Amino acid sequence: MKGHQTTIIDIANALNLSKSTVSRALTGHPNVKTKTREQVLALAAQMDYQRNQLAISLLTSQTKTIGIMVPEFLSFFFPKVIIGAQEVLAKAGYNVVICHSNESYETEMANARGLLASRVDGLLVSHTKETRNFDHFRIFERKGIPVVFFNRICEDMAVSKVTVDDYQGAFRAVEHLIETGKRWIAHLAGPDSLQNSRNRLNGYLDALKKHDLAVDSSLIISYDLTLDKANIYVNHLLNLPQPPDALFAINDPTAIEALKVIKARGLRMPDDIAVVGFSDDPISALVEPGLTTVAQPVTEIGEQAARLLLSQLQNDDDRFEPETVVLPTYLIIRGSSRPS
Amino acid sequence: MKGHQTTIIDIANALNLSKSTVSRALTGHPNVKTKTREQVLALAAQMDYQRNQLAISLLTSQTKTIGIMVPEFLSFFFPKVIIGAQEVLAKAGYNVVICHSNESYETEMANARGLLASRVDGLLVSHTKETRNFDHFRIFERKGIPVVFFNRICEDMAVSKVTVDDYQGAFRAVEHLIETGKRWIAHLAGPDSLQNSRNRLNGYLDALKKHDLAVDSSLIISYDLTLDKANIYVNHLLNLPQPPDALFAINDPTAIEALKVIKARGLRMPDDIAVVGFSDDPISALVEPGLTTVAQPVTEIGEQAARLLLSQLQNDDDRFEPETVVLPTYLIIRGSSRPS
DNA sequence: CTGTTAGCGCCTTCAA
DNA sequence: TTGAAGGCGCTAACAG
Repeated sequence: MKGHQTTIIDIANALNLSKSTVSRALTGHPNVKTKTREQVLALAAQMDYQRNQLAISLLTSQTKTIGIMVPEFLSFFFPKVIIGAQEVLAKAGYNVVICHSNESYETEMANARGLLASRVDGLLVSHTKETRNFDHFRIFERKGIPVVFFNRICEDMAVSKVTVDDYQGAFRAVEHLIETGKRWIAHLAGPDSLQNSRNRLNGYLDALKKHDLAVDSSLIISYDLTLDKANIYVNHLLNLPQPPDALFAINDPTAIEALKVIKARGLRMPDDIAVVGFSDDPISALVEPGLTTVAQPVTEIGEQAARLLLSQLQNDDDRFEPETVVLPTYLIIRGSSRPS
Repeated sequence: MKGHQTTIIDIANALNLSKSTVSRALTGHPNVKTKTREQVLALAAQMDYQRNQLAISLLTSQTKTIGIMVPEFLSFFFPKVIIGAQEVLAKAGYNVVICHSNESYETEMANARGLLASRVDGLLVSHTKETRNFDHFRIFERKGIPVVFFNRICEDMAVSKVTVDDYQGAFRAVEHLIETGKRWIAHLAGPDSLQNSRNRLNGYLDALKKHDLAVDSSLIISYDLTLDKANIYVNHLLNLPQPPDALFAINDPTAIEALKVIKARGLRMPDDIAVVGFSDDPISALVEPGLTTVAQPVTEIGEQAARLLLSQLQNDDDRFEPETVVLPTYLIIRGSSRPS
């Protein structure tokens, strides 16, 4: 029962027309007799005709679909970015295809290969934490397929990028902790491979420096973002001879893992230890105490990235200038750090 | 700078071969001189050659990609299902394309049209809450493209389906509330268009009946799953002359919204009112009190759906028998209902 | 207004 | 071992 897909030829034969006429009728070309068009349209509907996008794409070498590559989508962040991007792209007549690498460099490369093979018109990318070699994205560049990075960006590629001001967000978060009287602030950092985790680390360091606080390397732990590790490191920090009086975490899941450990130990927040996260995950407002966090305009990241891609898609011949958009962050203070 | 994509003809010309030979060398056909093959392979790599999947698909009329359609992916559920499906599909050599309808029937139809046009080999679907007409999926069926429904299924289509035992899960949840002494149990139900919300409602009703408790229609509210509505309805229930002593919510986000309202009113859980959700969203373990919930094997839903699709994809000629898999659920008791 | 022709990039007979 | 030719489904000239 392998269904034969009806083609314009089937319709043409049935109506004793040439396939060109059928094609014209279907695409709304003006030069077709009204009656002919009606006949074609009627039969097409009746036969479940669907234009084969594959053939059209082969012909026009544009697929009208954009690929979005994300490293994970279990936390709210990437789904929300995608929703923003999808909205803008849909308005411009593009379909969206999402590929999920699960933080695996291998899968990311496979996905890139797949998207290249299926000839997407453009690419929105946030790479995995394992990705250090970007050749699989450079191929797109070389073929003239626009690529826009967001959130996790590749500094070495001359393409458009959308990020938030990670440095400033981190700086503000740590300064806030200092203002509430904290002096021995730990930082659970992300992997060094991610530019945003480096920026957040720098924000942390500079905030300390600005307020003449010593930087103690034993208080800075860089880790791979897997939550069981977070648990171990938080425990490690709390077991230190002089445990930190505050913790700035690379992201909200990490911070929430810290909350769990802290509560399990019967410590009080923020008196014994204050905690700040990054992203304003919806969970942050739900946990107890509420989590202080650096919010970022998530949907807007997707929208901006989509717009940059679109503008690049439009201006074909003109010389293209890569653009970098940096969106602002702002601190949301909740119970985990608000002085009582 | 519109990049010309290198084709086998480019390689053929450069090497003074015919495109057939190049094709054979590239696909690993045995009848090619080793030296020729090496030359072709070397040049292909050097020229960034990528086979055009479009052309191949046009030829073989199979794209080796599966479309997955989900109504939303902000909560953990659908992403996790997708991860499960993707794993199984990837092992079988299929790429995955995700389409997100944002609970919009229009978008769902547009996505279906897109996937049909790009000739996916199969479809995994969970429809929107607005979907009452399934013609856009029937077209796939008629064309011999296998469709498998999961989570939100269409009863009227004779295709494979994967669900969990919603009825039993709901029944067990409500019975648990009764066992802890609750007698006046409200149900915040989902829209009637969703089969699983109907099943959960039935489980609720039958549990009451089994224990000879009256069913009071004022305690049953069916709503559209938008959280601000949940807030309104929970307040409404608590303002009743005789407010409920327990609430069974259609899903965890709803239940958590209820927790917020209940806590804001200074009511105690579970003494004043107990709450049970559905799905075991990771947030459920983090809120205070912890949320009692009906857990379901989320990843397995995706895996099973993928397997059903694959088996259908494999047996081409044979008569196909649609299969329905119902996965078990189990109750996780936490503070929101555990008697103190 | 409609038909004919020529490809888009690739694989697959069929010949040589 | 290689080349030539045909065709997947469609659109876009170019003729009538």
